[in-house]
Order: sequence, then C-alpha cells, then structure tokens
Amino acid sequence: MADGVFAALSHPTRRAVLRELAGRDWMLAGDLAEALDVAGPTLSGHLRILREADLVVSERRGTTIRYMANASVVESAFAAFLQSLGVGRADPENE
Amino acid sequence: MADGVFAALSHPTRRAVLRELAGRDWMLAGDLAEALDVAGPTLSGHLRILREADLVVSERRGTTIRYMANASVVESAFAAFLQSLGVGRADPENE
DNA sequence: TCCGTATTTCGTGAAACATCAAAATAGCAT
DNA sequence: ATGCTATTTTGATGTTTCACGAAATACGGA
Repeated sequence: MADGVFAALSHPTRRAVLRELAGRDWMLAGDLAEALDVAGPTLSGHLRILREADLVVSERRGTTIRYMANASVVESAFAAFLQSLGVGRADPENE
Repeated sequence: MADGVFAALSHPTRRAVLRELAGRDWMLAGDLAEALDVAGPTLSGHLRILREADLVVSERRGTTIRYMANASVVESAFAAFLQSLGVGRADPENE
C-alpha cells in the first residue's frame, strides 16, 4: 500500500509536482508541464504514477484536466513507515 | 540532499532493511541477508545505497561488518519534504 | 461535422537498476 | 604463509524506468 507511494516519491520531478501543487488548490496539467519544464507526455506519465499512488487527484474541466495534491496520503505513508521503524508517535490522535 | 534518501527508500528490500534494523542496535550483514532472504551480493548493494544516503552506519568488527539504522535521517528528510509541501508544522515548538 | 486545444497513449531508444554467481578483499587464527 | 569466514566488488543478464515525438483521444465551439 505504501509501496506505490515510495516508488512515486523516488523521482525528483514527481516530488516537484507535489511541491508545485502545494498551496494552490488546483493546477492544469499543461501549466504544470510548463512550470516544471518537461514535455507533456513526460509529465503525463509522472501524473499517472502519482494518481495511481493516490498522491494527486485529477478532474476534467472542459477540455483541460486539473490536478490537486493529496498531501494527507504522504503524511500517513510517512507516519506508517516511521511507526514501523519504532519512531512513530504512540498517539495518532492529535490536531 | 533528500534526493538520495527518497531513492534509497524506493526499494522494498531497502525499507525492509531499515525495519529489520529498527529496535536492535546493530546487526551483521550476513544475518540481515539471511533474515531478508536475499543473496549476499544483493544485500551488499542495497546496503551501499543506504550507506551513501546516510540511512545506515556500518562498522567493521573483526571479520564481520555490522550495521545500524539512522532513523533520524529518515525523520528529517520526511519533515523537510512535508514542510516543502506546506504540511509541516509552522511552529516546531509545540507537542 | 469539422476544427483547435489539451491531454494521454503508444512506440522506441537510452540509461539505470536488480539479481546472483564467481572472484576479489579483509581480517583473524594457526 | 596458509586457511577459513564474512563481506564486497565485478561481470553478465534480464528487467524496469525515463524521456520525447507522433499519433490517438476528449472536449467544446463554430
């Protein structure tokens, strides 16, 4: 379950996608490709991997497709892994 | 700086190494290979990647080499990435 | 329907990665 | 030095990943 998350996070461009998406609510695939300076097909592949890992959510808006990050998935994958390392917080109920 | 950490964490066997190392202080390379059921050379390669990412520390003890996990590196890499996502705690002085 | 824009899928070549056996290295003991 | 054990390096091989152009698909508008 966390397998896909860590695989997705292993590529610098995919981490950059998540950073680019952070803060703003949505961003168009084309704008992402331009901001990160990668070709459309290249970004599309990265977005597919991120989507399959549930790290981003996509939504078609007319002829465009917009993406939003799913930071909570990153958080819980990190928390689970740290916990398996014995580093996790004992009480998961804060916030 | 976190680049190597995320690349290292992308492989299931390398995450398993860190989990196996968690808790115990040190573990011999050979015992790790047996516990994880991978051939010696295979594990040695994974250990090299973990070492270069500073995720494990090695120390020669006579004819054996023992390894210890460096969980704090995982923690800080995760914290830094979450912060770059705007998810990090704004004030690190509450608990 | 036909056109234009946005995005994804397909195909391909290059580069990186993973595995393991065999050979090399390191240390300790005799 | 010789031998023994533990680990790493090397080399060969198969698999996966990455990047991008070209083609396909999806949508909305004229």
